[in-house]
Amino acid sequence: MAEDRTSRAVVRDEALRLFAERGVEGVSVRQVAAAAGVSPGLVVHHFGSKEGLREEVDRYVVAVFEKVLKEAVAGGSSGSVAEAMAGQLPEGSAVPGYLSRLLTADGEAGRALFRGLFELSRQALAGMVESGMATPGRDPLVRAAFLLVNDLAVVLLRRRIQEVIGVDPLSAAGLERWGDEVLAVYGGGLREREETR
Amino acid sequence: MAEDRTSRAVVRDEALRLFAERGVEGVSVRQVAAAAGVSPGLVVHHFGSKEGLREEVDRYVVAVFEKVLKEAVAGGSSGSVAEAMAGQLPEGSAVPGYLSRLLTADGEAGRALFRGLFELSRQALAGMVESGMATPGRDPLVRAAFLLVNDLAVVLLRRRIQEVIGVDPLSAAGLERWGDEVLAVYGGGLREREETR
DNA sequence: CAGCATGCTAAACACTTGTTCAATCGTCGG
DNA sequence: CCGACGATTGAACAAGTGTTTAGCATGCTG
Repeated sequence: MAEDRTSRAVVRDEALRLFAERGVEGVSVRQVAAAAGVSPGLVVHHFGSKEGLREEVDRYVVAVFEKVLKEAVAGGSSGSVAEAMAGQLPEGSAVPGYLSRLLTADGEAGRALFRGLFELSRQALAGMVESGMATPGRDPLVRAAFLLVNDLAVVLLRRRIQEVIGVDPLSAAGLERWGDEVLAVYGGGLREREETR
Repeated sequence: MAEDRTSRAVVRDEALRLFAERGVEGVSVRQVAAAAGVSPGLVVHHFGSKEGLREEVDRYVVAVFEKVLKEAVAGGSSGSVAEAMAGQLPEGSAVPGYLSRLLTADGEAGRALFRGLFELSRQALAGMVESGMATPGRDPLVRAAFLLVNDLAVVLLRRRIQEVIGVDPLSAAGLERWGDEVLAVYGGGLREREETR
């Protein structure tokens, strides 16, 4: 069967997968080339350097993620980043893993991404305040940040969470269990006795 | 002034600092040796290999962290990991950064650490339930995991949070602002109108 | 057809990597 | 004093790194 993607795209996708798995420093240009079935020289020919490849993957992942976010909002889901990723991305996608690295390592791409997400979080909180679903809190900036990082924590610690509760929190089943609990706590705090189903 | 730590400890501490900063793969044995003011050969002499050094740093960081946790509990703070670290560790310590890598990368040390923290979180939740401060929720495992990862998110995304709210959430000032908001949400949910100071 | 850009490879480059080894230094027990 | 032993170094090693270069097809354009 014929390869329909350009080999440039194949290299980019394999780099994305490997970088997400072992980190950029942990993967050599030769390993990316081998995974993509091309020569090391071609990688440099297309992207200028390993750093150039990393930047392209950064841009690509951010673009995919923003598209995913936009479509999730349009599709009328809740404002959860985790839910958007789980719903829109194919199973086994390397995008969540790559985003984790982007957000925790330093670098301009991750910084800008987080800043944008924070703005979205602020707007989401403002919207909830307007519709009476929430209070701005004593410190609205911190409240918006709190909501954002709690959401992102599920992505960053996905594997660890799966190890202890037994289900991938970014799967459909996991997201439902997780979302129920989040809704309960955000709705009425830890003390509230929830109605029995 | 005389160097009182053994050079083995100096190497370990510099490795800890550099590994936390740039990742294990991003730091060479020679760089660790240079930072510690010794020869590359000595690093191997003491730790067997770079991998041996990493394992030693893993063990050391976990030991420091568990001591910090224990003392924070004894000191009667809340059950927050973030608060314990901020209170007990010297300013500028590389331990939080190293722990972030330990928890997000895979590896046995991080897995075991998270598992242990999860057990503590379950016990803490159980204690709160017993004293009437919380409900087990419909899904107590998920609730315990939710509380844990929200706590850890502050450590993992520390720098990013600082960038958007302007204060290090692991500093004294930052912890107070953050803790207030957490307490409010956990206490009564997002909707509750908090008393005006 | 000639010519030229494009996608691609194989080989080689200089350099860095983790690790080994023989040789020194310093200190301490007999 | 002296032998031994741990700490330490400098030099060397093979292997792997990112990158460069020359060349080879292939296909499009004049």
